[in-house]
Amino acid sequence: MRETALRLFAQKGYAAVSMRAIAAEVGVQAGALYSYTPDKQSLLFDLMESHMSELLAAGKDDTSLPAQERLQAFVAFHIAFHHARPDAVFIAYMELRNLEPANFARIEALRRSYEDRLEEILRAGVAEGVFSVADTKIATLAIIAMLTGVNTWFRAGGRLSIEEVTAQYWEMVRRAVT
Amino acid sequence: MRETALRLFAQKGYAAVSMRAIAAEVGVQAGALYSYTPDKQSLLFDLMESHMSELLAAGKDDTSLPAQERLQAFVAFHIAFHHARPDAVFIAYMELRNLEPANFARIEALRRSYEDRLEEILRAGVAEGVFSVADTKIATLAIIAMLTGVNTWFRAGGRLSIEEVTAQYWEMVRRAVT
DNA sequence: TTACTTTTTGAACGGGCGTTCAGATAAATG
DNA sequence: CATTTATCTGAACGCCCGTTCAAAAAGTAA
Repeated sequence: MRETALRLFAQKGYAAVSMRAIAAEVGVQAGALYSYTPDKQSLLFDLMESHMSELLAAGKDDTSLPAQERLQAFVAFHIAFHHARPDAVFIAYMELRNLEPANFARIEALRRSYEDRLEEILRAGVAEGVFSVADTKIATLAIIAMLTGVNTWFRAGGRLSIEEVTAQYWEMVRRAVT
Repeated sequence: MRETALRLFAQKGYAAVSMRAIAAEVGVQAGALYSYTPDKQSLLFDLMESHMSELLAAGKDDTSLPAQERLQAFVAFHIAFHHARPDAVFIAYMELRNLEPANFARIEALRRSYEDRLEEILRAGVAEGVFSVADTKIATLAIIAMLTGVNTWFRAGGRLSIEEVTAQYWEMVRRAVT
């Protein structure tokens, strides 16, 4: 059910997908879904929360490394992780407005803590003297927006491999902060 | 009606806003809206098409200038234009999936022609020898994603003015392509 | 097999949806 | 002023919504 809901929410949007539509794809009647989720809102929240938790759990950061290496690892991880889950990524920032305030606040907190990881790397680089960034918060948001943008256009089997794309984004990020 | 629809679509999403809700904010009954739009879908399309046309009409590019100046002007224009119309910007890339295929194709064509303008600047810079960009298409998409990202977090009255933000984004873009 | 638990069905509830349209109302025109 | 045109109302149409729940079905354990 969660897989189906993820795919349909990403394709058509939360508001445009009915519980009956999810149930039909799963092969049951709508009522059966309520054995697995208390309601539609919780289903959306659970999908987003799982995604953000996986993101935070999967991202490793070795603070003993030089900032430049940490940043390169972050860029590669961000692109690879998001590339592997386009539906979850799409939902996690397109359906924020469909979350009830309390749920929204929890997802936002997870997102902020992910942003903080990148900002910490940038600050470390500034402290080391290898990065030159006027405002680490702005640079953080700019870099994340740029990297997440890959998901909006990249399709496997296109002109470039994901590795080539990653290399070029890393080059742009490296220059932007150096 | 168009102003109200723009605001509500941006706030709650196309699918979650009913014609009755738009009518109520305007101060009429739902049926009255159909004197101004043939249907809800056309209303969405018209809003998006107006936005994209304004974007293309407003963006000036003096091809006689050096590429670096053209790029700086593009960055400043993009941030300023998008900053002035957060609702239209939001809709123009969040509600694409709610467009019928024919309407989607038309909006995408407008978007592509905007991207082409930036790519042309990058190519000119490469030809001049002032820019170093491995793939101008990727750089185009990366820069636009980064710049558009400003709208997701910038709020007037915050820590930084829009001019300061623009200056910092320009610095990052300049470094990324130089 | 029997007894028990879990899951699913299918119908129902109250409500909202986009859209249409005859008739009422308002605005513009001569 | 009367007449034409533009606009709006209010009800209706058929349909889909999220959710609930008794009854039926399927699964599990002894």
